[in-house]
Amino acid sequence: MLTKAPRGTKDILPQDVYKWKYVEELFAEICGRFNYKEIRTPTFEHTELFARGVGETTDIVNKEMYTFEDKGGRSITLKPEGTAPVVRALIENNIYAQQQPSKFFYAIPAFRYEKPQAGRQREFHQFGIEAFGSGDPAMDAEVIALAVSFLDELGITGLKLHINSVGCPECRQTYNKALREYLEPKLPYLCSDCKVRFEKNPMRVLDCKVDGSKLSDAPIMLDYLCGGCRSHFERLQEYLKVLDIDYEIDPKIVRGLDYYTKTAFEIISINENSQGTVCGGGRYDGLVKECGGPDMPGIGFGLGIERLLNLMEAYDAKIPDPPKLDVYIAPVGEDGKKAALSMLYALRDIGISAECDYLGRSIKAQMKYADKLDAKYVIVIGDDEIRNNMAEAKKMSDGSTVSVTLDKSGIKSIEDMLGGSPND
RNA sequence: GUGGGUGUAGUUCAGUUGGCUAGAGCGCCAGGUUGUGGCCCUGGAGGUCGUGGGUUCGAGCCCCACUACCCACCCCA
Repeated sequence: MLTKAPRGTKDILPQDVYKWKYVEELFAEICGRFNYKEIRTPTFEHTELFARGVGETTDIVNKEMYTFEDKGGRSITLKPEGTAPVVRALIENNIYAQQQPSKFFYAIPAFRYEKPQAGRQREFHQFGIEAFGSGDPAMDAEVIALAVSFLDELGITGLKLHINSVGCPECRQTYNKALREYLEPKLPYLCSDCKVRFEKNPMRVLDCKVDGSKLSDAPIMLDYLCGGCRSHFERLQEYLKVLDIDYEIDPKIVRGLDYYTKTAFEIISINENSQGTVCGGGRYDGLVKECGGPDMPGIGFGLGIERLLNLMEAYDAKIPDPPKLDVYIAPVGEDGKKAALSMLYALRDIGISAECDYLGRSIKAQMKYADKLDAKYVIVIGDDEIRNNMAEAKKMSDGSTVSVTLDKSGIKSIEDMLGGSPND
């Protein structure tokens, strides 16, 4: 226990962190282009926010939340998703009263108590964006376009965009009625889970892997959309075509969170059959009001970073190499060590990455070490070098050497050598 | 929550129908030029065989329980 990270959590080690930074920076850059501003919300919130915002009937609220009581007797929950906290911040900071729309992006850890498996952890990370204040389907298109651009620029292929409309509370009521009428006579033949779903949220029955195939002639939400929702969905598709974004209408997308209205979408990997969803989102026009704010529309998505990195691995997407060590200095003897330290810090001071030996290793061992560090240059400093005020800088890629002095002009010439060939 | 699979050095794995001091590759450390990497050679360190019980003269191997990890379902990122 002592030496084991908790179930469903993972260390992100230095050999992987550069990949995370790469996707984080690209995401922030693209969000900037789309004029989304970064927002940072707390890692935990009052439990009530999620119970209310995410919805009492969802799996997340029912069985997946990391909830505990703090020392003040408050019920606290580690955030299981990113939207509700941003909605809370929007309301608490009166952002809704400023000019609209308000557009945010974030990168957060999220926590759900689930059984871990491929592409699923208890602590995972997601990018997200939220756009408030506009009910325009062009905003839906923008949110989708941002996700598509991001994945595209990362070089991930083999993804598919699925869209659907889950309607608004009014047309959903009509639909649920029709669906229940359709399902009622079939109820005895459905699995036990579906019998529960029939009561709570009949749309979920269509999602059932066991019985779904038997229900291919079931009424679908799209046929029951009210005029407003129908035209919203049609205009979204027109905008997606304008933006040249391929999509597929998938009436099965329901989204597990209760707050979704109208547009629901997922970006899924076509190869992976399990945990294929890398990005999921949709419109949530009733959420801000539900959380105690004004009646304000919103739309956003969540994009799983672990799943994203897995996909990049699978599709062999290119990630720039992390920077190499510029210079390794190998001291010999105590005097050499002092001279080495002096040069080491002189280099570091002017922005050159440099390392030396702290284990008293032999030259040979230090060379091996420098090789493993992937250093660009190695400089050995011992009594001879000190006597001559001159050392050899060995270029590790080809073994060639250049003489440098142990003073300021030597530092300068090292800087010039590195400047001339940034990534040799 | 349900189901399946797997736990042997740092790591990837061998380990025969139960039988002497549990092995290999890679990695790590040292040496092969008293000061120069990659290749090669030699040597070395490193294992409560997941944990606890049971069967047996004897268990890494068989049985039970627990636990961890992996995978699938549900659901989702």
